[in-house]
Amino acid sequence: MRIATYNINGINGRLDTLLAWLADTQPDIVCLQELKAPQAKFPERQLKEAGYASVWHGQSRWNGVAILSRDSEPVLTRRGLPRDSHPSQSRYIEAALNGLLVGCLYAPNGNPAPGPKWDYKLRWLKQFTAHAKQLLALDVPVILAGDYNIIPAERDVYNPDRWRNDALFLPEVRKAYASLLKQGWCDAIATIHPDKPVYTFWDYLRQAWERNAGLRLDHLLLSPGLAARLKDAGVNRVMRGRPKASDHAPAWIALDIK
DNA sequence: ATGTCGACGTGCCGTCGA
Repeated sequence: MRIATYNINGINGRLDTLLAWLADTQPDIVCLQELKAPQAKFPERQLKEAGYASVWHGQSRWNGVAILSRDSEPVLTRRGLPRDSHPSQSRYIEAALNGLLVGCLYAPNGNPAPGPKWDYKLRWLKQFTAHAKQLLALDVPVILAGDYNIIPAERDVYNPDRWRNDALFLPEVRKAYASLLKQGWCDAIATIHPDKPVYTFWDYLRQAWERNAGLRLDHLLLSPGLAARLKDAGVNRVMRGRPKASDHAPAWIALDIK
């Protein structure tokens, strides 16, 4: 079984790109972020014709998350985090499918720091971490995939000093990520690629893609039972090089599950 | 500070968030 996460940065503006990627790679489960589409403008029909059933949490202009499934209908278990301080921001959706519980997240960017957006990011990560702990306590296979807007470590950024004071890399968010892993989650990409940098994002600015000035922001965290079934992981870098690409590339894992 | 995207409504450019 293959599971991917992709910050699409506008699902309607990039629908052809998304459909071509789905046809090429045929993931079983897909988590999408930054739909930038209101609930009613999600392309449910086109995805269905491509073989994918969807649940989604839309929002006009910003944010928005979705879970797609190739072989089954996802059963929605949650939209939004418990005790969400900004419930109008669509940043979390969760569904049961194929015997898994899948959480798809789009964490706040948090810039500029300090400021209200930074405060919101820390609050959101705290709520997310509390929810993650509850999911682990269920003792079922869980995957938490999405755009965490966190650079976990120095090796996950082309030039750490350039990002030292950025909300993606400040010590508080790295600590939040470390505390998540400490609960028992497995960072799939870091586990399969412990040494080399594996970027998932290249800024549109300053020719970041051409310089390979990348960041690792998109993560797939596995509960312990699933981690034991992790076979492979990677990033579809080619997607970032295409015309009109999202600034993120899809990240994927392969699990030894039928 | 830089300067590039997509989406939307203040509509076919200006503004916002990233």
